[in-house]
Amino acid sequence: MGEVLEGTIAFRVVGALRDDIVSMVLKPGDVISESDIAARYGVSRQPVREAFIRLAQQGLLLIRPKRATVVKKISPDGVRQSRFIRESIEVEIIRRVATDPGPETTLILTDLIADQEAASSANDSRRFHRQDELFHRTLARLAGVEYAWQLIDDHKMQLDRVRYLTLGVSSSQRAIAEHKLIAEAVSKGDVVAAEAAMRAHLARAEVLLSQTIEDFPDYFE
Amino acid sequence: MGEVLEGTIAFRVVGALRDDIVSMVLKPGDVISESDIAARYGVSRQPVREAFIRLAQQGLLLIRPKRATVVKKISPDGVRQSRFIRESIEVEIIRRVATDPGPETTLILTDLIADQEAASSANDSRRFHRQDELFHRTLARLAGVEYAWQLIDDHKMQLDRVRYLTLGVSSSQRAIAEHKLIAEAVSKGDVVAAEAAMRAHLARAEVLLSQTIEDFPDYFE
DNA sequence: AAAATGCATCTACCATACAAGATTGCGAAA
DNA sequence: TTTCGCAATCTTGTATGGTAGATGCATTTT
Repeated sequence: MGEVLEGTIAFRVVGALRDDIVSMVLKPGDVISESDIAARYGVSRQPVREAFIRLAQQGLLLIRPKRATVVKKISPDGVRQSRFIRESIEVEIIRRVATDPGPETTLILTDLIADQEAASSANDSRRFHRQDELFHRTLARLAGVEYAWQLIDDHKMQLDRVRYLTLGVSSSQRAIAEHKLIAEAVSKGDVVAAEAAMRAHLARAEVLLSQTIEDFPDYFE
Repeated sequence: MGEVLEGTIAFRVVGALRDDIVSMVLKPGDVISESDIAARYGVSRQPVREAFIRLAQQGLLLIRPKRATVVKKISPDGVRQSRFIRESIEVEIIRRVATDPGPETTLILTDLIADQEAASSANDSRRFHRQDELFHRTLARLAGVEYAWQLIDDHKMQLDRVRYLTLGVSSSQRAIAEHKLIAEAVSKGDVVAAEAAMRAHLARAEVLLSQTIEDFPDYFE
């Protein structure tokens, strides 16, 4: 239920900082200050401060009054619960879509998967990632709960930081195959199969966390 | 995943404004300004401004740059999607708890229901409401996803505003009976029955919205 | 030598002044 | 009477100075 505020300096700073944090340019545990960031972007402290507030509420920064502001370390338990939230909502979404698939549902999903295969063939991982996200967001739209995806998206930032650390590990071929399974079950209106396929799809990334914690212990709390 | 900031003026203003909005002292559509609130609380604009930012991110305020800030009207579609999110997560919670109920689960839930009956007998609706919320939050804790409840709680503010408009309508006896059904199914490890009972429990409030919109059309968008 | 203390120097918090866009209403002109 | 335009006056956005609290280190004291 976020608001906009486009065009303001504070808004631009929020975007820039969020990108830097998710892409690990700013690493978990890094200490930043209003003055630092203000000087870096050539603006005053005020919009930076407001950006800090927004990012703190999104769980990316930890403001310690009168002390400092730090990039929040990744909480393994937080990641686990974010996954729980995502699975809960996406399973419910796929149930509703499979229960009552609209006439164009099959076509829409087929097109999306074709786009993913194209991105995969071109080895364009960034585009593939966008397409992957679009697949899930489209399912939310088909279920009439696009805002629910926006909620997932907010929490996905935590998961994205982990994924960034494990870049290149994921197999796009496997993800596409799983998307096909989901789409087929939805097209047939097979609710049980669709739910199972979605759970399997989301569960695949689970194994990576423990290994990542071992590889980057300083980034976790 | 929210941060704290206890003790600061901005923090106090956030709490005061949130209470006023949820309890309909500040009504949907009311126009407020940083200066107004600052004068009302005897502080400067700065902490009020930061409170506005936080509340806007929680969906209670709408900041219209250079224009004004208004108490957000209740979005029927937003209410519907908030319910979807809540049902998704609570159903998944009850599944997990019923799948693997801990040894003390039955006792804990029984005690909570007894407290609710006591509150109901005493006609203490405020206490009953707190106990009702505690019942659901406890289920989240038993499932190991207490943070997920915190997420629901944030979105429940939207639903609470609607409930405030329909005060006195809810039947506490019926809610208690439904809680008993849920607890019994969980105790028996009957996942299917537990899920059905939870869905029925959450669906009961659905009918109220359309009537409320007719009674208070100005509060909805 | 070890512990306690005071000070320099960080930090975020708050207050205030100014800037710029948006609205409103009044008055003039058609 | 209606419409157009301008100016006073709202609003939020931004910049900056000052304040209190926390930290780290040097100095002093035991």
